Amino acid sequence: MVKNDPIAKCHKIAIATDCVLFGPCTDGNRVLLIKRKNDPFRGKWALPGGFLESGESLEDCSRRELVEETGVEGIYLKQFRTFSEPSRDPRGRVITAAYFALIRAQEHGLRATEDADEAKWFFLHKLPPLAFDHKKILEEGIKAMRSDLIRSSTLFSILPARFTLSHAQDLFECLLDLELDKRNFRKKFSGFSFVVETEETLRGKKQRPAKLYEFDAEQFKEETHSDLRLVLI
Amino acid sequence: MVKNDPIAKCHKIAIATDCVLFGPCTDGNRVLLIKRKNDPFRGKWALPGGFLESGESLEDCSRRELVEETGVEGIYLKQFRTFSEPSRDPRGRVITAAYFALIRAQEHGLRATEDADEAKWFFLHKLPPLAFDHKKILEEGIKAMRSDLIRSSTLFSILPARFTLSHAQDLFECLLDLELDKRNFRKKFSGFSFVVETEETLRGKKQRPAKLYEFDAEQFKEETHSDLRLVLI
DNA sequence: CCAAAAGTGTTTATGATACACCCATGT
DNA sequence: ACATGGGTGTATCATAAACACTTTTGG
Repeated sequence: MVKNDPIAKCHKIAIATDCVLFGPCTDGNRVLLIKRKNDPFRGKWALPGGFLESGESLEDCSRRELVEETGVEGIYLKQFRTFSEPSRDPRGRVITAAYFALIRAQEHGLRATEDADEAKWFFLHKLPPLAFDHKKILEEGIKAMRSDLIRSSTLFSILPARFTLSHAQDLFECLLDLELDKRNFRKKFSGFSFVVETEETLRGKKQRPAKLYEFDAEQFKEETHSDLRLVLI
Repeated sequence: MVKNDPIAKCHKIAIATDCVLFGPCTDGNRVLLIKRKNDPFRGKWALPGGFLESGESLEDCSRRELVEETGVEGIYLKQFRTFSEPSRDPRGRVITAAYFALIRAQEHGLRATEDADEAKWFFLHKLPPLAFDHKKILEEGIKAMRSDLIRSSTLFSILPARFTLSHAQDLFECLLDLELDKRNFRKKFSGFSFVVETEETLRGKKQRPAKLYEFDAEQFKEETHSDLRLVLI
């Protein structure tokens, strides 16, 4: 146990997580960035993230950092890649596990905290220059999120428990940055066995009330054991 | 730079890589496992892998370990997830970045080395019990490999530079563990703009010679910028 | 001439796309 | 009555799936 102990001889490497946090909204999709308070890259925009603490998993870390830096919690969070270029951080060796996360549009309330001077939402096509290799991480995060979205039940995790077909379509279009035909979307989406109509309706201001639907997770599992096929488009 | 230096205060964490190495062959797909020489789990089968050395990236590490433990090099290698449960290694905190790799069937020659008593190919449906959390890693590796295979040009990276349609189909079927109709496969596959017929043929022992095809990587890039759709099935 | 793998086309079914109007409500 | 978003069906086109025999070579 003493000889050949990898922990004892481990190098000085810091482990971090970074998170690409998406805030889809009716006027477009946004990502959350924070302005760095400390060197290196002081004053530059960066992805929220931070260092792993002893005894916590990467996912715990990612979730914790997000809360600390933005006040956001309880959302869909998924690891997509670990970045390890030896030169990616000027302070020394830092390996970062990258996550993407999705939050509901209404929860955009943010707080600035100890770790971040400022946290701000940026439209995906109006991004500022980023610190470290965060541009690359962000780009890969977008791809990972979209790829996940169309093949899994991610969409339902950020829809409310009961949603209208328009909710679903708006969110889907926003995250993928595309437009879909209303009739075709509704036909296909409501046709899924795991999208179930309820008796309830949602009454808008001055418009026809919309039927509310629910997601049936059990049904989804049964239908998608193959996992080789696209689910939503 | 001194205050708040994450490298200085980094915890004792070892970073490793593990690799799910696939060796597809006409009689079925296999994965490479090594028998552990040291504790913990001495004598148990495990994925090839090892600890990150100073100054190397995770990919370098994964590639190096594979050569050291199996003698195999120069193959398709892709990171798919990092495992970080605090209790996953009884020696202490070890975070591992998992890769999958694919090699050409003819290169199955292996060597046993310093690090591994024995390296052996196992059919995917006849796996022994594995050390650590390697069962989970392997399962996720299979999924990641298959998901990658049908959406990217991975297949071409393990086909020879010139291949017959039957080569391609056999390999594809083996990796995905399914059977496809010959005519439909050939129609679709040879119809891709990035699969180009050559003048050359391959002469078998006592059979009709087969046309050889090549992969056109440039063409592939042009055709698949959307990257939302399945490519091969 | 036999064995072995290469090669080939058509029909059917299914899913994708394109497209425009009426409906129910609140003000 | 009107403004707002909710809701619906059909025709066309493209792709997927099913299916069996002939061809070319080496031995």
